[in-house]
Amino acid sequence: MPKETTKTTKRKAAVKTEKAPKAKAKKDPKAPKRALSAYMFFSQDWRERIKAENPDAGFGEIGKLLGAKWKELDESEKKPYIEQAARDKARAEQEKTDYDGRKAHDSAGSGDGDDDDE
DNA sequence: TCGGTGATTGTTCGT
DNA sequence: ACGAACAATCACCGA
Repeated sequence: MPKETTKTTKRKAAVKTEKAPKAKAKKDPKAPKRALSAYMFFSQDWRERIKAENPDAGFGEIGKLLGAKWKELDESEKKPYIEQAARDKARAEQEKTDYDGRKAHDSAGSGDGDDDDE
């Protein structure tokens, strides 16, 4: 069993999706960001459907509705979304590949876009 | 070698 | 502008 995140992976702790172009303290300077999640693609395709069947549903309702439907779907239903997630994963993979490769050359300060606020 | 941790991603809606 | 439930993820690093 996948150790439920009982208390680990304290979700919603730091919060903030980084919308403000202001300072930030993370580990990697250019963090190539990870890949999206199947839920991301799933919501992109379902968000309209949810609202279509729940025009009265607000954020809280839709959110729960989405999650509920997501779990209702069969693996075959999620498959397409998972595939998209897998696709994005490859994207992120290359991202880091370049990110890792770029710094690998060690540009020691090379002006090249040096992280931080931009 | 193995584990778990944290970081991230996107939606909606409101004020 | 951002925040918050909803869910997946899964690459990363260290010991």
